[in-house]
Parts: sequence; C-alpha cells; structure tokens
Amino acid sequence: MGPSSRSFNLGMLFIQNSKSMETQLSNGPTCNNTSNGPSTISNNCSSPVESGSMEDSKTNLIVNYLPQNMTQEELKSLFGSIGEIESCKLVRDKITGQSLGYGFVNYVDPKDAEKAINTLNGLRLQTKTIKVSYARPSSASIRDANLYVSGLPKTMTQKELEQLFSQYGRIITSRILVDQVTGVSRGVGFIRFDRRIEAEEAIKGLNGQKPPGATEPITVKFANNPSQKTSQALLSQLYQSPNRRYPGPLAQQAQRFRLDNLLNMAYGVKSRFSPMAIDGVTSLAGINIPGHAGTGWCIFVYNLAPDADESILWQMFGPFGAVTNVKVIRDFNTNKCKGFGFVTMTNYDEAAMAIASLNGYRLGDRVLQVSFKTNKTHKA
DNA sequence: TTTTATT
Repeated sequence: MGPSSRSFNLGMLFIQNSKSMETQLSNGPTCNNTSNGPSTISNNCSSPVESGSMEDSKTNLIVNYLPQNMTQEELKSLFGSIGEIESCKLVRDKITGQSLGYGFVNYVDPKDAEKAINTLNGLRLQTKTIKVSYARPSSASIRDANLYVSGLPKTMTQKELEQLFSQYGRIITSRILVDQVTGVSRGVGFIRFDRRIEAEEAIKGLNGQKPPGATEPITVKFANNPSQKTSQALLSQLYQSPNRRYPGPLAQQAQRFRLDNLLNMAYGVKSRFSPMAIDGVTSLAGINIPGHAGTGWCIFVYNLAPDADESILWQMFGPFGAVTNVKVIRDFNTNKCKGFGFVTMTNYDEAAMAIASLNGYRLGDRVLQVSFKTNKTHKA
C-alpha cells in the first residue's frame, strides 16, 4: 500500500486543522462555532459591547464536548501543550465519578488562553468535536438555565429556533436533535440561556405557544439535569458498553482485524483486541512488545517539520481514540523540532488504527513514518 | 422523544 492511498480518512481532520491554524493569526478571541456540535449564533465570546464586564477572566476556559473517557490528566496534557496551566479540572458526576463531558482550564498567561481557543476549539477527539471558550464567572444565576423544547415544526432550523428564543435573553447554546439515520429534525431541541431568569421568562412566554407559521404549540420546560438521573439510569449508563466507541467505516474495521491478527500471530497471542492479554505475556515472559510502555502504547512519529508542535499531533491522533500524551522532540538550543515526536494512546486497537492510517501520510511536503516505538538501544 | 455548559 503506497503512502498516497493512506490519507483517505483524514480529509475532515485537516479541513479543521487549517481552520484553527489560520485563525491563530487573526485578531482577538474568535467565535468559532463547531460544525457538528451544538452551536449558537450569539456565542459567549466576550465582545466589548456585549459583556463589558471587567470581571471576566481572560485566563479561564471552559471546555465542552469532551469524549466520555477522557481523563483530567489527558485534558491537562492536551491544553498544557499550549502553555503553562495554573489549574485544570474535569467535572465529574458526584455519585458515579463519570465525566460530565466538560472541564475547566485556567492558564497563567491570558495569551495562552487565547491561543488555546484559536488552536483547540473545534478539535476532533474520537467522536466529539470539542468546544473551547472563555468561562463565564461562576455564579448561581447562570445555573439551571437550560431549556428542553419539544413539539417544534420539523422544518424549523437551529437559527430559527434561536430567533424565537433570543427575545428572552442571551443564548449560550442551542441544538435541535435529529434522527441519526435520516438527519431529519426530531422536533426536539435545547436552548441554554446565559441566566436562569431568562430561561424562566422564555418558558412563560413560549410554552404552549405556536411559533410563527406552526400548526402545533410547543412545549418549553427546564431540561433534565444530567446529575439528577435515577440510580437505575446511572447504573445502566455505567454498564452500557463503556469501551465501545468510534467503530469507523467498514474498511477501517477490516484493516483493524488484519492488524490485530498480525500482531497476535507475531507474539503468539490468541485473544484478539486484548491489551491486557498482551500485557500479561509481556510481564510473564519479559518479551518486548513494540510501543507498549505499561501506561499505554507509545507511537513514534518521524519526519515532522522543524516548526511542528504538539497540537498537530493531537489533531492527527485524537480522532482515532484515547490519547494520553503527545511530545514533540526539540533541539535544546534552537527549540525547533528535531523531526520526530511521540504519541501515547491507551488502547491497542486504536493505536494500531492510527498507525495504519497515518503511516505514510503526507503532512505538508513531508511523508510521515508512524509506527509503534521500538526499544532502540545504542549500539556498543 | 432529554444533549452532557459553570468548578
């Protein structure tokens, strides 16, 4: 298989990449709406006219739509690649400890916060497109401001939904749920207002009302709070295939099987997809498994450009699965990339998929070599 | 017919 045939699944990744990289040079914080996540026309980006509050932090970010399995350490690793972090917190359910899919990153330097927005907002990680924006000052008035709207006309767009609700306040996010197969609206949506009182007014004004041109009235009420699930729902969530994610196109699955079989044959391991089984063999027999570093699977990336940085590694490998760490190796004096770097991924099959897809990938005018890291020892 | 946005 030639290098050129391997870039098949990276189109979206780099459309995205070029966007975030280019906006880095533009002026000030940008209001990037992600293409496939919930978004809003009136985003919570600070504008001098709109917010004017001198209290708004310019270092503290809220990160939304994180993959369910992403840990706080991984969050810190990702955002730490931009600049020095003062603090970092992944928000978890108080009872189950499960990630709620969002977190906070507070930088030391406001310029790094701005850079993180420009570089990482819209980054694809597994099945998610993360959103990075300035955190509003925490206060009780902004909590429980999320509305559940049902009975919407199937033809209503997100923009029209926002237009309907915007008369009641500042909208932070909006979303219309669609059928996963057909993509058609389910007539159900969400509106998150900046403040709870705005949400209350919207309920008073719109619940039971017919939107312009609609034949049926809509229902507007406060959305269920994820942390208020019944214990049953929590349990079922805990046990529903936690490791099943990002199956990808059929071709990728087939390729994954081939790779697994190859590795299994090479090391005499029969149980497929089982890093633990391989790990067991490693520790029992002391065999050196390429890339296996105990905490994950270390991947060697060769032929990076001198100006390559960590974010490019996140952007390349993030979509394939859980990435715990990335590192660009730099020259001590020039601080330029020495042409290679490392990526650590948690799961073997995802790492193998990333290698299969990215080895031979053309990045700019360079063809990358991607493989499991080998334990190279200096020749005597 | 309920997505994971305020520590």
